Amino acid sequence: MTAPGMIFTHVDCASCPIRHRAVCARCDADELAELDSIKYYRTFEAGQTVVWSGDQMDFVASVVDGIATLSQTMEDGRTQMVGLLLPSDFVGRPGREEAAYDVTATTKLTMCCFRKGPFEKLMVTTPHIAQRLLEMTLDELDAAREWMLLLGRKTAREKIASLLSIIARRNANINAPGGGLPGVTFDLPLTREAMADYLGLTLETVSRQISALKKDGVIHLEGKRTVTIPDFDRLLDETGDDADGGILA
Amino acid sequence: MTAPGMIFTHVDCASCPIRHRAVCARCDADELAELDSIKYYRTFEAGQTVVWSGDQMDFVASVVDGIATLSQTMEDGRTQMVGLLLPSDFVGRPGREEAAYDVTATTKLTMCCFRKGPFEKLMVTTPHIAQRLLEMTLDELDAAREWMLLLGRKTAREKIASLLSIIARRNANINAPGGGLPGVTFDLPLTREAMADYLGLTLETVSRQISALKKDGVIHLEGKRTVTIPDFDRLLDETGDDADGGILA
DNA sequence: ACGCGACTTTGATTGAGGTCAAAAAGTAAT
DNA sequence: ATTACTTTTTGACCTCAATCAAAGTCGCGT
Repeated sequence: MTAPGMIFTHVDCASCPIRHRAVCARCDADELAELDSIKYYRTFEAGQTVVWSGDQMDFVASVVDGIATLSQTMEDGRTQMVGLLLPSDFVGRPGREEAAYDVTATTKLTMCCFRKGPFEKLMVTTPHIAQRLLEMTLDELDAAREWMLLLGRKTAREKIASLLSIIARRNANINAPGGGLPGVTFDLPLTREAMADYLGLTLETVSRQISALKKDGVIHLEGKRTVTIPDFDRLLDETGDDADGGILA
Repeated sequence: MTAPGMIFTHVDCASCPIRHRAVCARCDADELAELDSIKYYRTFEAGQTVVWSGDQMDFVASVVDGIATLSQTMEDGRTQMVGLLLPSDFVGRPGREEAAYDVTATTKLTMCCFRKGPFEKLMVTTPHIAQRLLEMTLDELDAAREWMLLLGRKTAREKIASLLSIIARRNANINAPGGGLPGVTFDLPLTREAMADYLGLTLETVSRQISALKKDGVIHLEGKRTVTIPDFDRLLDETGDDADGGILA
């Protein structure tokens, strides 16, 4: 996952967008050293909570390895996932003291953290960090709005198909033609319940719709978590999106 | 709506966040002149479309007066509103050629536009514009995520109550106690259909839920568009949010 | 291998909100 | 005022997904 065109060869934080995209792209050794000095790694086990909504959060971070979720919970326990953090995604809001969402590791998770105070100072003195962060935030906003369309207007089947196609796009290994099943295979990094929380459904409905897609031959399952998509276009037809697959592509 | 602490007295674009929040806060006359030179105003009638998703969009802009909506449409016509632009809100994405959403004026609308090329150049040379834009984008992201919770998990009644409380907070005139009905009165700037598109409902359901809230005394209606909220806390109880009213407050 | 807990599937039933249809109220032009 | 059009309300019915319930699978530690 090394960024093309990267010049520093001693970079050890392979998925960190601050270094790769914002810093390394400009190749300023001083900045790199500054970032290094405020950087530290944290790891979490699957199921562990990184921060609770409302907690003090004295760092910003980017995901190096593993998957985390952002979610909001209502008083009565209804919860909605509002973001999925994959490697290279950024979390935390410069200028805000308290976490706005629950952040939970769904797999073993490694994050590259930056202490917030120093990071904010660095943002002021290093303009292209803010510019890179703006780009990333705009991408997230687009993704959130795409998700609003899904939550507000798609059927359960379309929601599942959309989620599968997004995970596939971000995670998939395309099988060499002729070796095993043709198509795209990947592991679902989420439980049925987490998928339900993401899609605004119940876990039973998720399970039913996955079964239905399997019965209809749109997907194949090995075990509960390993999915093969024999014909990606067929899956895309089920998403309700237009041909190009939407903003998240 | 003049920002407190603003120093320039000759500012004529009263609701423009780029000038008020990003530029005026730093008080740099040169920047102000530069922004002025790439700035122009456009007005639209209620119902007019500002841009269609996919169109070339050679400007960024902020809303000076009136209300606009951002929406996404599926092939088969299902549409979901993904943002509501009130005065001082920013629209347009630096670094992107094509509009990602349909932008529609729902009332008479005045926008303060900046040509995109020059604006982007200005962003590079004027760091705090990017920083201010980052702040605004992060706010929008929070709002979008709050809306994801609404779309995914709230009941129709809670959705209506949430929308009313948001519009009330942004638009309301608090009546002097003793004069007329106590409470908060405002005009709905949206048709039932637009509300439905925002809330992921049908217009019939919107109408029914508004009628129900009226019957239950949570709101009063004069005509179809003028709403009075006799007891704001009562309305908040109906939103499903916790007491402080959530992120959008 | 066994048992336990977590996760998943499937079935039966219910209900909130969608759909279709028609009437009522509001708005604007002649 | 009358007409024509748009917006809103209300009614009857239906459907999709939620809910309640039970059984089946998987993974893991002893």
